[in-house]
Amino acid sequence: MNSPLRPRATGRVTLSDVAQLAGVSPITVSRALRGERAVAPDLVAKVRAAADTLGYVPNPAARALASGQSSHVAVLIPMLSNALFVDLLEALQHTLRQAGFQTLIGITHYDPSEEETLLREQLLHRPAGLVVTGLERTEATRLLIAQSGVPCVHLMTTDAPAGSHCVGFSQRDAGRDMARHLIAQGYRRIAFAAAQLDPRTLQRLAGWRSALVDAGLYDEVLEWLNPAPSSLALGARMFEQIMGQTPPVDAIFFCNDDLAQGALLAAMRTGVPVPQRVAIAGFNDLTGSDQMVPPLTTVRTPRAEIGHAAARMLMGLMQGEPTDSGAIDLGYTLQIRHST
Amino acid sequence: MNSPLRPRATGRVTLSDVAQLAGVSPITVSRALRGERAVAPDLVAKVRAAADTLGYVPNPAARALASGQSSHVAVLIPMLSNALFVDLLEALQHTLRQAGFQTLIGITHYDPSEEETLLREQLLHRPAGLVVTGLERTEATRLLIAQSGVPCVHLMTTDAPAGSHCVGFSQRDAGRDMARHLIAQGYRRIAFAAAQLDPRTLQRLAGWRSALVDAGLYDEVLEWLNPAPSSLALGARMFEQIMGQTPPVDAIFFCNDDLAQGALLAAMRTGVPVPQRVAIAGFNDLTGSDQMVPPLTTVRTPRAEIGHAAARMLMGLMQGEPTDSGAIDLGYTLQIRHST
DNA sequence: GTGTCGTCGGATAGCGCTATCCTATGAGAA
DNA sequence: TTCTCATAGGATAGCGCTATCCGACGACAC
Repeated sequence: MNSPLRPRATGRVTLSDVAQLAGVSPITVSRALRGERAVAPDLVAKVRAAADTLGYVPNPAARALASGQSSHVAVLIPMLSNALFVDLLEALQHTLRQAGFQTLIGITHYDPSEEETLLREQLLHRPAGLVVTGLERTEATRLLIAQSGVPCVHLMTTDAPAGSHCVGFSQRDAGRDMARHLIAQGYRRIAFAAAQLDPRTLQRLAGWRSALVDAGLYDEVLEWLNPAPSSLALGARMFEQIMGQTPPVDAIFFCNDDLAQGALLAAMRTGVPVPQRVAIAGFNDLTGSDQMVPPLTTVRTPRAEIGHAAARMLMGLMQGEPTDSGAIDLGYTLQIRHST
Repeated sequence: MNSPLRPRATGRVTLSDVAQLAGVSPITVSRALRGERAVAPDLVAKVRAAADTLGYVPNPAARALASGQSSHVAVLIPMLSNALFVDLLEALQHTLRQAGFQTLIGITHYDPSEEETLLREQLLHRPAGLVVTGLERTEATRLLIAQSGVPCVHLMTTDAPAGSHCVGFSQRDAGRDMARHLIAQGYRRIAFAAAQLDPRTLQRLAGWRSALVDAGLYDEVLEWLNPAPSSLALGARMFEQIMGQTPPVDAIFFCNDDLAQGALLAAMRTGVPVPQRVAIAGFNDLTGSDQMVPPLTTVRTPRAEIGHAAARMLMGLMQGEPTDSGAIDLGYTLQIRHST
């Protein structure tokens, strides 16, 4: 009934089965199906037909073992509950999938040691490529990446050390520009409120600080830093704390739209008029920020574009392209709405 | 300097290298490292030491090829921009990772044909397990799952057909109970507003409908169904439409917190008092719903628990446990706040 | 005609691991 | 003592594919 030559134990259709049906050698089937090297058109057709008839699907494990290349790309991001990373991920996955790559997602929870653990696990699978968030990580993680030889792209940053590759924008400049906007609007006591305190947040803080220093408006009591994870509730709590400060603050720049949205809701609850009594600005332009009352002024960041660009860059590296462009800066735009 | 016996082309440390250093055969190393069969304790120690010295890591492709088992679990969910699925996914991944499984995520965008494509791709990789959302899919997809022989768990539903396994709660009952709550509160013209119109939404609709029919309050003009994806902006738009209806609606049950939150913001913008003029209820109890003004009444769904339970169930199936429990019902709770 | 290529199919030998069978050893029973 | 039989290590043979080398054959130039 079955292949008389070599009945496989597993019962799955293999390359040899296809080869037998097509009347060619296994290696020809392999080449025909992969489009590798030249194979005569009529043979290709015969092989295709045989493969279709048998419902042949290649075994990726065997392929990976024989070729030394897996079709996985490992992606390490801090959080999925932050819409920012969801957008990034969807774009990455979309582009990589079209090229036949599988995306393996690891969630670090903003924890460098967690990232190291995840990376070790992922590296076992010899991914074809690696995408990580930001540049700050443990020395061991850095070494692992370097020694693995796996092409790697860093997301959400632009200051790549020599030999590394990244796609993002300048968090610092974005923080500075928003602060400048608030200063230009006439605000004089502009607080900076941040949660999570990941490296990107701190870069925004540095940008804000430089703008305030330049304008002679800097006061360290204006910095409100909370290491807890970002959330609407935390934004509300921070808003109430900040509003208690004297002399009063007249604008608050939140490092994230989550916080800013929570603050707007808290303002509404407590009857604080925004932007009359206090202006509120956020960061990232997450969904819903335009729906707030009043609509939230924020920094629109090109998440999807960063994801696509990173995927393309990684695919270039995986194909061994010359490593010319170390960093791609996709910029950002101030999204001025009614909350400032 | 290096292994004189068999210098590998790839230059990676293999089982044989460890075996040589430890002075045992490769198969003993394999057994010692996996804890498979009995190996003398001193040999295990020697092997461990040799592996550590060389920095040996097993090659999963070789392992998968030799054993016929991969360590991947494919998870197909509709969307990551819905926090519901993020919570589900994090829980799944957390539990599966501890058991050494890798999670491969596919996003279907609520599209059955997209799901079919993704499933085909995933099955190429011979996943050890499969997690899918809901029960409704193309006939081809159903067949693929059945024929693949890969253990499969269905999320977010409880009415499993014979032989299949699911973890969730009754969407219909939840919809009915929220409607009953609104009726008990004295509301008489209770609209149901839904977007996306995926199967689970429609089950909630059916629940709502049955409660209204039972109470003699059903009127088909109270059904507002919009196939567009759920979002705050859409919720706001639907709210405005519904408020234009005569005779006026006195409560709106949104199928999702996104929509309900958008409606609350729209109510605030247009000065409609909630719940005095109109009550608003949502579904899922997403983050932020408790922060709204007024706080949103909604249905709290046990996402994390569903994820954990599904992972455990799947691991049981993968180990060939007897398929006793077809469905796990984790229930839901009405979260009554001030918007009703 | 003869030599030189370029083209295309196949044979062979792994990739790195595990399943399976086999053998040496020693404990315990008859 | 002799015969089981459980225990623990090893030899062997793949898993299903691809890299690599080889050879047959035809085209083309001289």
